[in-house]
Amino acid sequence: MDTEENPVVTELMKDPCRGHHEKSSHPSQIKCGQCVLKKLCLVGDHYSEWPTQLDDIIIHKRPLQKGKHLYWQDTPFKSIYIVQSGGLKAYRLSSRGRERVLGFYLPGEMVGTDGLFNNRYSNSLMTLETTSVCELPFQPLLKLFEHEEVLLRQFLSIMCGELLEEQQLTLLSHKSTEERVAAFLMNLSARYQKRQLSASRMQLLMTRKDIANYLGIAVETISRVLSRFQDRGWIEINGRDIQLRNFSALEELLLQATN
Amino acid sequence: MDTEENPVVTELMKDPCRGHHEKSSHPSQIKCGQCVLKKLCLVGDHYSEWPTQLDDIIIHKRPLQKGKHLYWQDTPFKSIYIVQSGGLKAYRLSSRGRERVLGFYLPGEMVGTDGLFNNRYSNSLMTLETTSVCELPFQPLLKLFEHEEVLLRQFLSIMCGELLEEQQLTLLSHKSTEERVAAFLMNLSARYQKRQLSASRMQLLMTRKDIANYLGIAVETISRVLSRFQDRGWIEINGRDIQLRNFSALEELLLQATN
DNA sequence: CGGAATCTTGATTAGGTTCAAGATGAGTGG
DNA sequence: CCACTCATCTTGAACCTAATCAAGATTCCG
Repeated sequence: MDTEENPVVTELMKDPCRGHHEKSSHPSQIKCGQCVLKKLCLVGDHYSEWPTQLDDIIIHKRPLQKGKHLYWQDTPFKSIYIVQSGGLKAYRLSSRGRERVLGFYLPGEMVGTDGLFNNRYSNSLMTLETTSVCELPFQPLLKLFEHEEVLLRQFLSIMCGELLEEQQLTLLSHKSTEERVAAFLMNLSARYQKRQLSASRMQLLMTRKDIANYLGIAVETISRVLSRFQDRGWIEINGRDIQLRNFSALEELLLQATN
Repeated sequence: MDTEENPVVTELMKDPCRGHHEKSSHPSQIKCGQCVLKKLCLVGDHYSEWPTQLDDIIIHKRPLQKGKHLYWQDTPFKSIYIVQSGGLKAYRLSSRGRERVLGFYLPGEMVGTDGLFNNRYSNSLMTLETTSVCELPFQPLLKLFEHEEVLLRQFLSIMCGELLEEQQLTLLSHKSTEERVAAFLMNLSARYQKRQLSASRMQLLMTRKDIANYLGIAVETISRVLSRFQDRGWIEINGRDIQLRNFSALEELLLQATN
């Protein structure tokens, strides 16, 4: 697989994101009550049950440009974040400097729980385009949990969902490359749909290399499989613009071996 | 891969484990304060901080024989469990009846969190030998969390640990079969050691088939890789009795590609 | 506009699955 | 307790999928 070394340490030093962590809110902030994403995120269907408590602890930071980091692996855990717009990739750099992509995050999704294990983030989170997040400092959130059992329950449910998602992913190692790519596309599509976006037309934020790294297959294979899918009329690709044309064929492919 | 169909439905009907769920405690119950596993499990290092509350909600059920189920996938979520002795495997049956092994659990480890997503267990848990568990009904536990922030924190940390563990596993799909098997052995060894057991000599509870299914490789390959490791003097195998002879060689193998 | 990164396609090669068959071990009933 | 049977485990040979190596096409960005 890829062998390029990633000069983390030096980049870490000059990350322009650092120093921007001022407490003052970003002007374009929205209250949870007005946010179109509220039903998807930690807020869930129960907003009325904790009217303003969440708004009180949320920090709206200024949007991060593409390629900036929300946090770095091994730095102290402080906050949970919810993606408001844009998108991120989670990855880890090994001791030898190899990058392993661990996941992609869309608006409404929660990141930062990887810091709960030993109070240090275990992954790095990088934006794939200009991205806004809601920051939830964890200590105040924990206090909120004491009196808001439903909120805690929602939080646990999301964490459990991540775990199950990850288990699904683990099953990718049982699958052929076609199945993996199909699984990736269907997963993204379902998540787009949840966000009221088109389930069939997607603008991928990540490079083929990121996808390849994530799925554990070679970049060339990604290209080949996508081309094959297109030849069969299952999808239509134009760079990172992908249209799903035949859901049942993709679905069928998944059921064959996953299930 | 394996294609045998698993007759779940019928087995589910006659599972002798069912009907044993009486509330009355099992005679051989131990208080958390005396339990040798307390530092490993949810109790953690802070036992003195919630003296008897946990003991009050824990249900000690009678030991389950080998091959019995702690719970079945898709049944209502009720409790978290902590393994006290023995061992379990988590698996899921697909709609087509194919079994996918998702993990193995040793004494001190927590199972049941897969039920937190939608209040139904998403996996099935089967004992690999005679096994005792501590049952923690979730509602009372949630109540405990309200006043015991440290306990909640510990719970979240364990869940996060599972997630990270799972991410490591996902990375297996990037690895060669030798690396996967080495990772499996080293992981087990580390977990044995945590339990004050020998890190070098292990009595595997699971079959080669379970391991193969878990790692996503063929049974034959497992055999071949283990034999190769033995030929190199790295391990010694006698059926399910495995002795690790050369930790650094195995470690080196992991670092090569994982990192 | 030019250079670099990204993406696609082709040819070769290596690693792992599959198929096949024998060996070992565990569980069952006489 | 032994014989029998079935499941588990090991080893070999052929095949096939996906990685690697290589080169051209396209896109992105300064």
